[in-house]
Amino acid sequence: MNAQEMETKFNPQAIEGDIYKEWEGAGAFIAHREEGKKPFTIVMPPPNITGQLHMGHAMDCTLQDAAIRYHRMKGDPTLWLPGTDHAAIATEVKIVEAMAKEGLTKDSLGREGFLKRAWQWKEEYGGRIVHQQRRMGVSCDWSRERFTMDEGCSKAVRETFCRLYEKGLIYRGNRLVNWCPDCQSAISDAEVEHKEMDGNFWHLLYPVKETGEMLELATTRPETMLGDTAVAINPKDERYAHLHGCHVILPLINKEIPIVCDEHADMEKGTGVVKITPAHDPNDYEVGQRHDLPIVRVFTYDGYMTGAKDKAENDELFASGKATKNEPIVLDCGKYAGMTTADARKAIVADLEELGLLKSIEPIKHEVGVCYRHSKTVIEPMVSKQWFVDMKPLAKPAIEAVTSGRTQFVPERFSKQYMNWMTNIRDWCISRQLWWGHRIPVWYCEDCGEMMVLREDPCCCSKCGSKNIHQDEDVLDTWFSSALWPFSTLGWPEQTEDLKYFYPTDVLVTGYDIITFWVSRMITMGVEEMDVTPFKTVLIHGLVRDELGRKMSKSLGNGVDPLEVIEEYGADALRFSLLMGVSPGNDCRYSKDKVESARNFANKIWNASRFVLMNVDSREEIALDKIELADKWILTRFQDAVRDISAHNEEGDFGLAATRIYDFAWSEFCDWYIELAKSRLLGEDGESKTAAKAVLLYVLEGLLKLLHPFMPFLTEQMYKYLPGAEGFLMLKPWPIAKEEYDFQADEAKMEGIMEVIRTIRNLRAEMNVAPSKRTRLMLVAGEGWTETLQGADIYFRRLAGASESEVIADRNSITEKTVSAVTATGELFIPLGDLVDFEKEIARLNKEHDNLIKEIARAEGKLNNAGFVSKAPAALVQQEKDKLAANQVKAEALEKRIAELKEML
RNA sequence: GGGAGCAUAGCUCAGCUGGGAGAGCAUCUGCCUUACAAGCAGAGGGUCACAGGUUCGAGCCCUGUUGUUCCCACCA
Repeated sequence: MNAQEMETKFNPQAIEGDIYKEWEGAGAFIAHREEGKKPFTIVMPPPNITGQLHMGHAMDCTLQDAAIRYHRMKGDPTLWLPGTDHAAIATEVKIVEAMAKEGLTKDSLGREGFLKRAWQWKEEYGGRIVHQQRRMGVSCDWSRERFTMDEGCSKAVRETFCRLYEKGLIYRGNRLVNWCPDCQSAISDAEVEHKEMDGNFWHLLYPVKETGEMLELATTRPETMLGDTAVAINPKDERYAHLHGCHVILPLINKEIPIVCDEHADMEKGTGVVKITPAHDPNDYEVGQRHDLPIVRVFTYDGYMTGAKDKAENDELFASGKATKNEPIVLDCGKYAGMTTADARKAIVADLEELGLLKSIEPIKHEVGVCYRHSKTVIEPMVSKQWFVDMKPLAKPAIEAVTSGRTQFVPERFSKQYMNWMTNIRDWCISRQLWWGHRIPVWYCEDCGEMMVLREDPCCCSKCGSKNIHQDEDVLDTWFSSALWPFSTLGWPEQTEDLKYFYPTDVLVTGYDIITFWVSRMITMGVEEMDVTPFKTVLIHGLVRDELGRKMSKSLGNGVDPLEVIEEYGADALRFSLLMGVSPGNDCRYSKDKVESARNFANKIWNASRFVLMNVDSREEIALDKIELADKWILTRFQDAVRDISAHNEEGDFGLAATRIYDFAWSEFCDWYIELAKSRLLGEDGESKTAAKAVLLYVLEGLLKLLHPFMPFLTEQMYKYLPGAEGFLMLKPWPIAKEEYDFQADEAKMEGIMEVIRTIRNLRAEMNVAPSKRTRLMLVAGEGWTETLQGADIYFRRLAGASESEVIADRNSITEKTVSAVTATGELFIPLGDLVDFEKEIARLNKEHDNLIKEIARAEGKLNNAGFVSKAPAALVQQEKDKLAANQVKAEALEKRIAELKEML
């Protein structure tokens, strides 16, 4: 590519698509097992097929791709395994919504028809996600792409279910679960969110049968009262000691229920009396179990009050003998039957008031459980028959995996969230009353009642041989299959080569919002099934918020589509904006400003490369005996950058790594080295020119490598243009810091020259010297600086507006009117003739002098402090001494100069 | 009720195991200096929330306070 033909602006749209195709076409993303070498593995958190990628995904895959590309360049056999998640409830809800627009319902389609549609949905949306990921530039191994409901993953799910069942860790039973009336399904504890809502305490009066007194109690859910099967008091509560063994008459339905003594009744709260509704409250359920109370259900599963029909069905169940332990009894709610629970609440409260049994209403704010999918749907606790995983025995080794450090959270603080969840773990309700998902592998015989938990579909009952069998209607919680993801995707339960080689994985990159949902369950299942924790590091990132710091959400309409950003600014800019300056685990805000700034950086790299290409047309080795001060400086700075960036990458701190490379590339390479090199490239000295060219190419190429994990497209494209480039940059070895390129003494000399240049620019700006006006420069070298300053003449001319520079031995030889300054290298003088106003100059130098005096005082104070001198590290003390000495020299020079100027007045 | 995070320049945020406060954007000044105006050179701007403590030395460690965000928890 001829650099002259390159556009002056980087146009990502022109290259990104092609480059991705080239990479993929060449199989550059495919992982290869290399025996004897330690692999680096990441399994991608599978995005839900519910829709499209959002900014959170963009960040998630950018971080993973950065890690993957870094390790691939380091030479590790690198696997990044992609895939998507069927997302049972979430997807089913979406499909049902879409169907509703066509006037279709689940029932009208039937189970098979519905599933057919769901698979079509999967094809469409799964494909869309994969397309978006490609646009982001993800370098994952598409040949190993998986889906949570593909054959292999389904097999793993079934195997796990059966194993856990056989170990007695999965059971079925009537338990109190969180019921979402909108999903029409049970959901797990993890899926319940708590929201503060306005509510009331309704203070009710229940008459005591034996004494006729009124017992006052409070409830936030009066509509559950029809299902009350007791009233509880604390056994130690003396106020109610006389009521032990008595009963109350449940108002409205005039039912006699016992007063029970239970610790659950808190004497401090309210009146110390609490109504007990075992079917619809977790605590009450427990109390009910302790006192063997009947469980009376008064809500239907779709959110209405139960009626005669519900009761009849329930009665039939009991009559047929199929009712199992803790099967709730259904009440016919009479006049309330068929009302929504909300309407029933109003009606019941009104009726109680009429009877004089509503003592008072006390408004309160309280936390109410809502479904995390339907954020406004209030969860109704219900007793129903579900499948559960007994988590306690499983949690123990999973906790140990983290306490032992075999799995580490980064940042560490997130392990607390994990431990908190795991140490208070409760049984996991895994059955869902849905159609889209892994069907529970359990069959029931209609004839003999046998229950079969099987790896293969049965033809008939294993006990009586009857063909009259049916499979459990429910499917599994979507997180059940997600929990197996790190090994099901590698082929488990088969002992595949991939599984043996790539498991356990190295890093899991995910947001802190799914530590309980997902991370905890993967560790649990990984330890249970594989005996080895599924990943060594859990790298946690935060949420991407909008410009105002709000969560991006559908309802707010503040979501930003990554694809649109890519269209406008390019994938590299989006990626970089999601990395730079973001610290691990912290939320960040998306902003157009940041993307623009990243786009500008990409453009900077494009142009820096263009500059190098315009001047360098062949690849030459750097000749260590021919390079100059500026070369040594940038080489040293580059080695430093390599060390820092590699270290940050190792720690997963890509925010710091990105910032570091931004600063190196822009401030050091572009602003200084390229500018320094120009004078040599345009000059006559052939040797100097050759050295500069070799160094330019070397540093640029190194820079492209360091930047590649963050801006893969741009860097790959620029690499192609470099003379002598072969193959893909993405497969080139990661730079290694070379000791022979460390020139610390020369680095300090160069910094001295840079200080002089900055000082001159500063002076000229302050004195309003027209940029086009060239001025002479006279330098009085400090000790040891003469040669360095003499050699810097071309730099002063090029970068400091000097017409010529001269290192003079005797400052008294200066006869013109000059402005001056003191630097670490000595004193400098610029003759500015009539521009110089001695009084202003004196004032300026005095200000400078004052600052120095302050500095000197500070250093002296420190050095006079016995504690500092004796306890601080020796190097630091020496550093202070050096600074003090240097400042004293500067101050003296300034004093002398000020005195001179005063004389000239 | 338990736990965690955050509080640093006008805005958004960095700041590694304690050793003289940084970036981007914004503002001001001057420049099309032939890689880049998506740029260059310069400037201004901070009691690092508050109060104590540890230390020779604290943005960083400890205690408390205030504000804010989040997670967990059965408050009738």
